[in-house]
Amino acid sequence: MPTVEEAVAEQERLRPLVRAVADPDFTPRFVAGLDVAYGDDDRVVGAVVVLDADLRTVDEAVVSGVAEFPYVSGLFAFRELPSLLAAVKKLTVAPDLLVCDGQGVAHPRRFGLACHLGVLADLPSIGVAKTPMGPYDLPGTAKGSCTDLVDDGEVVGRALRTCDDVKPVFVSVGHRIDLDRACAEVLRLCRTRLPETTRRADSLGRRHLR
DNA sequence: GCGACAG
DNA sequence: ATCTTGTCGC
Repeated sequence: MPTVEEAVAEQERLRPLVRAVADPDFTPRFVAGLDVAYGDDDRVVGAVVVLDADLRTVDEAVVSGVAEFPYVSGLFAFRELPSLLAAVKKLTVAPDLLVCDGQGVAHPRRFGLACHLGVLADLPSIGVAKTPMGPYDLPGTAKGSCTDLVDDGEVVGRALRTCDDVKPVFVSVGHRIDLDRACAEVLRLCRTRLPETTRRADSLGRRHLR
């Protein structure tokens, strides 16, 4: 495993590969949700589910292992990426979009987990975080309301209300997609505060912990 | 020195 | 992340 310094250098090296634009023909049919569940003593289970246009689960994969990197804010990917990438590779149904549990470019070095996963898997990806990494303005209370996440004068994501009167989620581009499409996908996937993709990946991971 | 800090 | 059931409300 890399040291903290090496991990930061790796992020800077890969960051230029991020594309915040979708392919002209981008129309996701199969969307994947990814999450990692934690057990005792650094045991981890990377879980991924694939949903079709009707939000039916059409594929699942899990990979259990041991966390090789500590939790360090800003270097989250080095903890969760190995098991998640391995799980994605086990899928039978190829996803058109990865929905990650964490930040994309809304990150101090513009290279959160969603970017890292998108670049390494060479797939469109978005980050949906439950907590922002910086300050933000609260959006209106209606589903679909949003405010821009601004960092250093740049719009890096959006605080998005996914249901009426629930706490917003924090959406940012991971790779090969734009922010408008990213938010539209999140809204399409939400029946409750969090996208169905992450909810199902979360329960799949927990289930596999035993 | 104290608090914050994706999961 | 995790420790944790039922319960009140829409």
